[in-house]
Amino acid sequence: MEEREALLAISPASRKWDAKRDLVRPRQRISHATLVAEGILGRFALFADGRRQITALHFPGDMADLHSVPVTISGWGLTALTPAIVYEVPHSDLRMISERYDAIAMAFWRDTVVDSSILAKWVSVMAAMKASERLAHLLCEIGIRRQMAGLGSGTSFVLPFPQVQLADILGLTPIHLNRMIGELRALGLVESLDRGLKVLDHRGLCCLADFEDSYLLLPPR
Amino acid sequence: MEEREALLAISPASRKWDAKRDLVRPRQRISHATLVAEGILGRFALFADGRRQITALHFPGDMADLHSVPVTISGWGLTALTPAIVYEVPHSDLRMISERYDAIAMAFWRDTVVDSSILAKWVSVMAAMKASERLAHLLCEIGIRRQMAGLGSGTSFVLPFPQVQLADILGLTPIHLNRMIGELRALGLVESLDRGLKVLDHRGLCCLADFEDSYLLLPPR
DNA sequence: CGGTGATTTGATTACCTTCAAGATCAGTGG
DNA sequence: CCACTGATCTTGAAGGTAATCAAATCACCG
Repeated sequence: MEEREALLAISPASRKWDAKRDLVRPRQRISHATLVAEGILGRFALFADGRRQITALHFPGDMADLHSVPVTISGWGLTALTPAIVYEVPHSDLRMISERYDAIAMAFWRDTVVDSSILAKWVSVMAAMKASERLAHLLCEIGIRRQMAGLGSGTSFVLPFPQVQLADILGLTPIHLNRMIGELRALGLVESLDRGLKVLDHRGLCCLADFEDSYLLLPPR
Repeated sequence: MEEREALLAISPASRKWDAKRDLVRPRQRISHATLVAEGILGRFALFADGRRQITALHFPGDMADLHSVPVTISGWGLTALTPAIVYEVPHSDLRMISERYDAIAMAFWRDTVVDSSILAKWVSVMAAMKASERLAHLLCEIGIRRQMAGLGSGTSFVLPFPQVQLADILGLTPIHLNRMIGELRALGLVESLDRGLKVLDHRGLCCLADFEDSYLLLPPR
């Protein structure tokens, strides 16, 4: 395929980041999109009081910043939840390719739609579910997305970052999150590790969170 | 401009809806996008228990369903918060135009990015702010968006639908929302009407909600 | 072994939901 | 004209969820 070759021809620069580093700060102007190669990134917003709320996660294979192609000033930041390796793909290349190949333009647009669909789901999860269910829902989603990205089975996996980060994702205090993790642990659904969380029973979590994966817009199999 | 003419040439069918009607039900397959001409639409998700959470609002001039062009099965529903008139624009036309004119394809993509940015904001608002601030934040956003759409000054306006709907947007019980409206009323920021809410002091609401409009990605003036 | 960051526990308080009931208003039919 | 209905708005009280304040324990690292 011609399109595939054009994409591969970009051969962007790669870059390594330590955990807890910010790759992009809010309000920064950027000239490249970020393709995740290894690790987990979080998109975040900052509040006036300094609290940070993570609004989206990006796993290997995800384009974290495709938004920035049509809108070059990013309103959010990008942080490394784990040590990460990313490719920095220049906007100029992406714009050129998307103008040349309609199918790629549509694919990029589609990617933004998936992102938007996940955000819409999270608005409803945040608005309507209680802490333990939110946590379970997040773990379900991560399991499926890891599986789709070819990162293991998804039904049992380790989330290798501390509870404080999880709390920033779920909009909870670390203290309360800790208690909720305790509840799930008591049910045998998860296991806590030193600086991480291990999912033991994906099925059980899905049941608890009333999880339903259609919003991820997975390709039909 | 050639692009403008091509867009106008579509001349889609218009349709009227009563308040509280659902234009699109979740999981329905659709073949047209929805351009709002009059009224206010809400995008919503349904929960297993029947509760409905509104995740986005659409005002006159907005394309409510542009997502459905690259992804034809909609995971959400679309409801009329007020009586509304919409144009139904066939996907086929939109796809054709976006393939023919790169600038339009980019504009559509950009529109999806704006939508996504607003959703990301709402994730953080739902996660981190308390009820009265959420309400104030919503009113601030609506004010600015109305103004941008040329629907009056935005600093003082009427939201013409009952509190139950507002509660569905904010993820609150109508009872609690009512009390929060009472608080804002006591501060002289809003005034309640029969089946509506009147914003009196946009500035004051912005201050209360710590509102900052950059996430709306407004065109620079 | 002390220091630092992470996890866990306890007690108190603020926020929001739930359940219950009363008040107001528009429209309908007798 | 008036009683009736249904939707909306409002108020009260009780209970659950999560935040806050405070402190103890644990794991790793230099």
